[in-house]
Amino acid sequence: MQVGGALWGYELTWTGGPDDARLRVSVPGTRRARVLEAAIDEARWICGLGLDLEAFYRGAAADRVLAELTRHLYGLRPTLSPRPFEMLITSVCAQQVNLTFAFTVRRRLIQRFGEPVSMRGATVYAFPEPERLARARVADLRGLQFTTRKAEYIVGLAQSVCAGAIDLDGLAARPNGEVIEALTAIRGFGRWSAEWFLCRGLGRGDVCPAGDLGVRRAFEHFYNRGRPLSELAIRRRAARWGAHQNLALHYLLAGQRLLSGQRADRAKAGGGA
DNA sequence: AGCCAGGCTCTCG
DNA sequence: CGAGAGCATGGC
Repeated sequence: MQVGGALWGYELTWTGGPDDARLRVSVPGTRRARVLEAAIDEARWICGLGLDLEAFYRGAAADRVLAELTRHLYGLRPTLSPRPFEMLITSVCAQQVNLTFAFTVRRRLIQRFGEPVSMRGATVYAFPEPERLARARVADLRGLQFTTRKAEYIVGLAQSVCAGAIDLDGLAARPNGEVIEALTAIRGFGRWSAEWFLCRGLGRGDVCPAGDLGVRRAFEHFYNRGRPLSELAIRRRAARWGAHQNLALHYLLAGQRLLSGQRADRAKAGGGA
């Protein structure tokens, strides 16, 4: 986290259950109010505390699938990205590759180009600023196992931001359609990236990245007995949830993970024949 | 070994 | 426009 040009590491700790949950934020090494308040603000944002779960649950009761999932996942909130640049670079990492690999190359990028910050004797890294990645070479990023294309997207975005050609911070004040239009005009960023940006970068509720592979699988599983669904069909169904599409699809995705976890457990228990 | 992975760009009809 | 090829790599 950056406050007045200085970097601070912070820790988050959850205590209590879904109904009396408390989030504790600590910033080792300072008691300055300005820093602590910034950490609290960022923590609230990252953990999605501003999202209206109660309103979502009221609407979800009318949907057979969501009614079931919200019982199992009561209290779950999507994680939001602290900064627009970080969100966009992260989505480049996840384009077209499995998520395990996506997080691996993202971690390499952060450790290679991010600023180290020591905290309680350990070293954590701030996500790289545009200024740093604008100076990065495509060859260096290739060494981290980015494809040439993705390396170009990353450096290109960073350079555009530094040149003032794109105002990422200004996107928060603009309607969905304009945000999608602005982002898809940037090389390397299509509708998928723009819609996830709205969901996880800006916390917009009335968006559904229907082209996403995981979203599509979740809709097909829960609403079509595992048979294919067109992107349009998914958009139409999601549109009925109005301002709660973002929350709804996060519950669907989390529901899928619960099920695949159960399948893995069963396989482990039944294996050995 | 070969198919798949939380896409995007470019080209061509 | 809509469809299709190419990208380039790790995971399983």
